Amino acid sequence: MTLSEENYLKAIYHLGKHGTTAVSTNAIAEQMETKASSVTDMVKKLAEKDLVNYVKYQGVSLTKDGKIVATSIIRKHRLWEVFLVQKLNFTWDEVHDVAEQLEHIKSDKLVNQLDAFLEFPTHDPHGDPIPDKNGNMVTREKTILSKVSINSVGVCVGVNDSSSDFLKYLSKHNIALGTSIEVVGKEKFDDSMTIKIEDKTLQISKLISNNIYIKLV
Amino acid sequence: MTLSEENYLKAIYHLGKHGTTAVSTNAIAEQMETKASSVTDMVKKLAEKDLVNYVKYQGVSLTKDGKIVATSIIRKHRLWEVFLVQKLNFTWDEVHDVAEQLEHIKSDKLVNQLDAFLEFPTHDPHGDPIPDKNGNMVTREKTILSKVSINSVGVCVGVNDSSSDFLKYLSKHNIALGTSIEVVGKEKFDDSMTIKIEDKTLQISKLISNNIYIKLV
DNA sequence: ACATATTTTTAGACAAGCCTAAAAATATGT
DNA sequence: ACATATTTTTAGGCTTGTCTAAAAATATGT
Ligand SMILES: [Mn+2]
Ligand SMILES: [Mn+2]
Ligand SMILES: [Mn+2]
Ligand SMILES: [Mn+2]
Repeated sequence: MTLSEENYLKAIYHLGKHGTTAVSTNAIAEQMETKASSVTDMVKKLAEKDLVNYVKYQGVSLTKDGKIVATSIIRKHRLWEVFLVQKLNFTWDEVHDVAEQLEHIKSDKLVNQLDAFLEFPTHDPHGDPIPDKNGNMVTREKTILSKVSINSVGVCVGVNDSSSDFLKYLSKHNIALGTSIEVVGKEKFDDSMTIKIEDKTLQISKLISNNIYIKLV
Repeated sequence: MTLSEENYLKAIYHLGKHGTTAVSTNAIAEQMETKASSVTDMVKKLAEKDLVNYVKYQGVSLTKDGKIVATSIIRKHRLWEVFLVQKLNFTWDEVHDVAEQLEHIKSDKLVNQLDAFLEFPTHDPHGDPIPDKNGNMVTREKTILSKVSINSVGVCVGVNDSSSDFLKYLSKHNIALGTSIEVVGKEKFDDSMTIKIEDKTLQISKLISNNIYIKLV
């Protein structure tokens, strides 16, 4: 498994829900910030190794083996993110790029001991589930904030966009995992929302509410 | 800095004491388990970047910049080794290969926070000094066990060979950093030694005694 | 000193992973 | 249905880091 192969498998996993639905060459190219022709080359190589199902012009999905590899990379990525936040005082907007590097370190003992050291966390700093040793992960109930009705109250349990810019925006407005959010207004015209966080009201656009997951209380 | 460039700089550093004395193409090739022609290619590239001093046929040494890079890689390598032993319950013979991967992770914040998390260790699990943020490291007084006279007593403070096989041999005979060693016999013929460790005597060959550092008490 | 051995460099090739440009296949609109 | 747009693949090329084989430089022994 090269670093590049691992990144392709991860991209395919994220694009088609758990890599099960076929994803297009262009979608992969965009996600990986590369060209479609490069994707075609790599996808052939992965198909050769039985890591993806590939039919010319029909898109790509992960095989059982491909899913195992992708899941193990994601497990490592998320465990390292937990480590960085909990042990090394990183903020949730700082961890992703470093985890992108750390996820490729190869050592079963390392990842399993890290898991134990962190006391077997089930979710990463962005609320995403961490696969266990066997690739299984818990699915936590969550709703997209933009979809809930007025007067709903919930707790932030995750984000859809983990970009540094978005996470910094949330931090600036005191929104973190566990923050209680109440919907006090919805604007039909532009789908903007007024929410209340610790007695402070905040006006948020649809783009924001579309990227926050809450658990209704 | 590519992974390969970093490994060449590290090799040059280790071969000529701190990279200051010129080392031969063949020596680098052997250390890196590659061919001399590959070394020549890479050395040209590093010279172009002003990381090494290179005169055709006359060997290679590190420039100031090259030394800074090499030292920072070694700092990361040794900090990660401490982390693996102290936090993840690795033994000293298990850490090197994983540290070889981890040393290439690029993040100043990561290495400095790791350093703080480990409470600024000065030496790694093999007794080797860890460069600080500025590249400085303490030099600890040490003597090669093979060189000390009969009836000397010392404490193990390091090893010259960090191979898994050698470290496992030491562990098997209860030799670790901090272990007290007394020289109770020396054999002129083959330079073998009889040493006493916690009231047990052990016969060791010159190859063994040549790879153990002690601090005389 | 000079013939021979060793070391180092050069020349040319190859795989991985990427690119651009062109061709082929598929999707879309009327 | 069929012309046009879009997507995907193919063809050919580039860079990095490696290799083998041959040439050049240096070291060594008598
Ligand atoms: Mn991430
Ligand atoms: Mn995450
Ligand atoms: Mn090591
Ligand atoms: Mn070490």
